[in-house]
Formats: sequence, structure tokens, C-alpha cells
Amino acid sequence: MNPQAIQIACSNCNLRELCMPIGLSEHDIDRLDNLVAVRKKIKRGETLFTNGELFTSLYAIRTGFFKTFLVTEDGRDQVTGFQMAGEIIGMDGIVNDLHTCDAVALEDAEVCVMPFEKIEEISREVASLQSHVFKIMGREIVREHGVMLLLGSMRADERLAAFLLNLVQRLHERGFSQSELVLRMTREEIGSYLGLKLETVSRTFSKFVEEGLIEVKLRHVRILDTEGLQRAVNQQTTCH
Amino acid sequence: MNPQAIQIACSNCNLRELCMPIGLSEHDIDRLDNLVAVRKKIKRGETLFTNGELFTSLYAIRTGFFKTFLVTEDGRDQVTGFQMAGEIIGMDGIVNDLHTCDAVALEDAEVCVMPFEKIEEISREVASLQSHVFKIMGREIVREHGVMLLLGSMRADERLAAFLLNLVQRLHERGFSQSELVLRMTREEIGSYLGLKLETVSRTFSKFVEEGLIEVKLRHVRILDTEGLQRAVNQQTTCH
DNA sequence: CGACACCTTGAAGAGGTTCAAGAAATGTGG
DNA sequence: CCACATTTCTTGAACCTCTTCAAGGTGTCG
Repeated sequence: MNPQAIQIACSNCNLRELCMPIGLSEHDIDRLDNLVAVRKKIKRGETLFTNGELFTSLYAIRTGFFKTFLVTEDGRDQVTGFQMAGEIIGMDGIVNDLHTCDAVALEDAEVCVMPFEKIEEISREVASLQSHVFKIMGREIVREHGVMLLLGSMRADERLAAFLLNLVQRLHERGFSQSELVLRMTREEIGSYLGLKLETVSRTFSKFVEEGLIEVKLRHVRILDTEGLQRAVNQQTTCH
Repeated sequence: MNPQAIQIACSNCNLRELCMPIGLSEHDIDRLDNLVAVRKKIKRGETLFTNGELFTSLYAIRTGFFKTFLVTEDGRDQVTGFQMAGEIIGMDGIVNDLHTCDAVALEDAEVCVMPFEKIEEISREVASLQSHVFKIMGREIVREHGVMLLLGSMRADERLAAFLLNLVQRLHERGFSQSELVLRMTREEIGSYLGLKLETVSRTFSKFVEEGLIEVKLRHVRILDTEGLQRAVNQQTTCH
């Protein structure tokens, strides 16, 4: 909960390729090491920021797993994303200097706190950092386009297949298995993200198991047939 | 189709408050006037950029109305947004220097072409421009969160009501009526954006008319009961 | 004026939701 | 360390919303 005093330089961080621009001069690297003010530990179930809170910083996830979600006045809620190590969280606060969603840790986590004012300041001096920040925000925009496609035009099994493939791919980029993953979220949270009810998520898992595409033991999923899942994503609803 | 040679300075543009940062020194304003390379006219039905095309510039819409949409290999398509005067389009290309969606004019339009390299360069010198660009991208991220909520957790009538209220609000900000609007898009395009079939959109319009919330004559919509529409957005599906 | 795109409406059907019950895992406190 | 409460997950059956298919109407543009 309390910020850590100990600071490990970005230049030594094993997630550097994910968070930071590459190909920097030594001088620029020194500048970037000032970017992270402190690190912060968040226990499972705890909140990193909430809707309405003052926005001050972006957070680079060092370890752990988060969900971000919106809650409307009438009690509806919508998971807007799941974030893992190396990803940047908090950009929802940039427009109005207020966070517009909640971020909760789904497992014990640690983040690097990067005050946004500092990001802006150093960005003006280090062109490659500026470009990097633009790209990170651009990536988020494109990711959300993909979610819109998923929510707007896919059926339940297509959505879940796309979700699993996306998760396992991101985990693979981080050195984990291509075919095995542990879900950090409940069926309900998956359903909220995919615009489905938890029962539908559960049934669709069962359907995939019957079809021999995956093995499921609660949160443990093993992908047996990646191409089969890929086909499930593209199976298309209309055909006339 | 051809870029215009004539250049009207941003500092004189009547859309300045929408596109540009405010409270600049004279010197900074001069810098910003270099931002817009050329202007470009796009006729109704024509394309501003397409998926796969090299990304070079962001575009500020001066006049007209656009839709952006994704097309998948299997022929599905998803409208990701409708953009009007004063809005910035093209941010989908920033991550990979390639556009990832198509932008088509739904009515004759004119845009200011802002080469992204120039945006980056001037941003490094003019802090308020940098901050402005971050905010524009941040706004797009938050807008898309809202669309995710809409697609993931609202029913047909809630979606359409939210859509109409959003459109009329944005038009009102631009000096148009609070209660009357002309749709620039077909029922099918609305449906694609809202994750509904065109028949559902049409039926929902008819339902709103029956309920006395709106009047509809094809593309002309008059809102009779704004609060009623607002209630329709929040009507909530589950209640146990 | 005719062709075409767009919109509306009806009826049948499908996919996903809702409600309900039970099983399996996890966490807690004694 | 075990028993119990709680949370999470699975599965079934009925229901409902939205889709699909179809036909006819309306407006627009060459």
C-alpha cells in the first residue's frame, strides 16, 4: 500500500522493452530513470485508482494483473480491459485530470508510478519518449477498436475464442506458455468484458471442451487446438 | 480530391477552440499556424484513408461528416465512430504508422492535414500543444470506453437513445439545435455502430415515435422528450 | 420516369438471458 | 487442521430480445 522508497532504475528493468523506448543515448536513459517517482504495491482486491479520483500519474505494471471497469449510476458495470506486466494503465484520466474508471488488482501487484507532469516534461526533451507515449496511447485506441468489433459483431463463442487467443498471445510475449494459461478473473468478469452473462461464458467454455479445442479446470485453461480457436473467431454469423 | 494550396491560418479559424489549445502567446500561435500543411476536400462517399495505408497525418475536420470502420477478412464490418467538424481523425495510425481502419465522408467534407511529424516537432517546443494532443487522444480512449459500455451492457433501445443524445449534444456544442438533427448515416451504419441490425434500429425508432419521445421523418429526427430519452438509457435490464 | 438505395413492418426462429439448483473450490475461525 | 460459510462454477429449462427472412413502401438521382 505504501510507496516504496527503493528505486530500481528503468535502465535495469527487465520489462524495459515493453515500457520504454529503445535505442536511447546514455544521456537520454539517465533522463528516463527520473520518470518513475516511486513504486507501489497493490494487494489482490485492492484499488489502484477509482472513478472521480484526481489523475496524477500513469502506472507501468511491473508484476500482477489488473482489471479496469466502469460503474454507471444505475449499477451496471463494464470491464474495459485486463492489464498485465509491462502494460500502462491510467490513461483514462488524461483528458479531464480525473480518472473515469476503476482499476483493481486481480492478483498482488507492483506498479511504477510515473507522474504525468514528468512524462510531459521529459517528453519535450527526449523525442523518442514523446513518440513512445503517443504510440502507447495509439495502441490503446486500436485495442479498443478491436473490442468494439468483438462486442458489436461477434457471437458468444467467437468472443470467447478471441479473448483466449488474445490473452495467451500476450502471456506468450512475456515468456509464458503458448498453450496454457491461468485466468486471473472470474467468469463474471470475463462476461462483463465480453458483453455476456457468466452462465454463457461457462457454457461456452464447456462447448469448447466438448469440441476438443481446450481443456478447462476452473481457472486453468490448456489450449489444445489453436487453429480451431482461430476458426471459431472467424466462423461468421450471416452467410447470405 | 486535390490538396488546396490556399491556407487559412489556424489562428483565424472559427473552429480553433475545438482543435487547438487555448491561451497561447503570439509566438506560439505563429508556430501552430505551421501545423496545417494543406487542406483537402473529400466528396461524399470518398475515402480519407483506408486500412493498411501509410499513416502520415492527423486530420482536423473543418466541415462535413465522417464514419470510421473496420472490415475483417471474413467480411464483417464495424463502424467505430462518426466524426464531425472540429474533431480529429486518424489516430488509429499512430501505433504502427499504418492506418487500421477506413474513413469515409458521409457528406462533402474538408479537412486540415496535419503531418504527424510536424505535430511531434512543434509539441516538443510548445508545451500546451503537447498537452492538447495527449488530451485529444485521451478523450478518444474515454469515448471508446463509453462505446464498450453501450455495446457490452445496454439493450437496443438504450443504445439508440444514448446514440441520439450523444449526437444531438455534439451538434449543439457546434451551434445547432438541441432537439433537431439530420442523420448523415443510414440505419445500417447506425446499426453497425450500435451492434444491431438495421431492422432493429428502424423498429426502435418506430417505438420511440409511438412513445412520443421523438418524431422521425427518414433522416430528420426531432427530439420531443429529452428526459424521456435519458430515462430510456438508464432503464436497466436486470433488477434483482 | 424508372432504377436504385433506403426504410418500414411482419412473422418465424435462434442465441443469449434469466431463474434455479447443486457441485466444487476457497477462505475463515475455532 | 478441520468444519463451515462463502464464493465461484456448472448445468438445465423456460423465456425474451434481437435476428433473419421476406415483402412492400418511400425517397432520390440520373
